[in-house]
Amino acid sequence: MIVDWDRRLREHGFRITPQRQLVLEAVERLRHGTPEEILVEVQRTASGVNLSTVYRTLEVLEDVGLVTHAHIGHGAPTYHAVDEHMHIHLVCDRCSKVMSVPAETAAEFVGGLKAEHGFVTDISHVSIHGWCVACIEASRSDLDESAQ
Amino acid sequence: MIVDWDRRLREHGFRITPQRQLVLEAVERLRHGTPEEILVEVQRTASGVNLSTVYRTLEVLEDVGLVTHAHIGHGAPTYHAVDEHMHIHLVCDRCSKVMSVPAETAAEFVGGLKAEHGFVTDISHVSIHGWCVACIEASRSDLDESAQ
DNA sequence: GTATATGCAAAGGGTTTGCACGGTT
DNA sequence: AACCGTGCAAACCCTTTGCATATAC
Repeated sequence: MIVDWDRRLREHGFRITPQRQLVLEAVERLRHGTPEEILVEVQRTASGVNLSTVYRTLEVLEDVGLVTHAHIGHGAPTYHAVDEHMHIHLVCDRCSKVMSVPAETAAEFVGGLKAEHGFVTDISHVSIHGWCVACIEASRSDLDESAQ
Repeated sequence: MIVDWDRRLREHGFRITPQRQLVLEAVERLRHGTPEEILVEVQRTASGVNLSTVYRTLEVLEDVGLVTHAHIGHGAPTYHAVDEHMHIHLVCDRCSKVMSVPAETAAEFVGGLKAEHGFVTDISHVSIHGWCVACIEASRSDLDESAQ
């Protein structure tokens, strides 16, 4: 469990509730989870918890900096606990597989955005779309029209 | 209008219809548009066109490489015509403003992903989240806890 | 003429909201 | 005791789908 998770909530004027603890624990256990998946995980120990509570709780936890989310694919967002290593999601638009690479991979890019545009990137929120190695090779037999 | 737009459709086995032409024109006119916004634009000249046709048409146009979309914010995706300069969206998570920067800004980053992970990035599909200059400065008076 | 595209309406995910009740402070 | 948080159900937005009709080829 993240140290001081309860203090962080209290400091921002939020209360400590079983649901908030359960949701945070669930997010940590699943390393990536949609609200729905988090609900299922929470319900393994507390079947009464409601989906809308999960949504509201995730919002609160994000507010106080205990979790973040990223938009992978077109569907529901994925939540993480913040103490995990910062990472970027590479989403394959062909096979939908997701791989994680360390946030530092983007250090120079992020530095450039800051220097040239004053834009401070929230790198863990980013999902990069494209094609993974496997799909690139699989499509070699087909047409030959992908570069960059 | 994109040159050979009709040929590109035909080559992929699609038919040329007024709706497809209208949607493509609308996407070009609005430089960024959600399906809903595109519908409104199309309906300025053809009020009978239906939302589901816009969705289906955008999918076809994307298939043949005439448009792309990116996920800005949490809501509907934004579509572009492909002949515009490739660009990346910087989305401010505080004021929701979106700025575009040339795709080349990410050239090194994208090159690294290719070299290290074999991942071929679709850069125009990417949205980078963070805080814009204005919001960074506006929050200077508040707490001081953002870096990277 | 035949297969594809369209319009319409209904269904489907994912998310938010109003309200009364229950729990934390 | 006061207020915040929760469960429940309904509403909401965005998108997809089934089907009959219309249209491009």
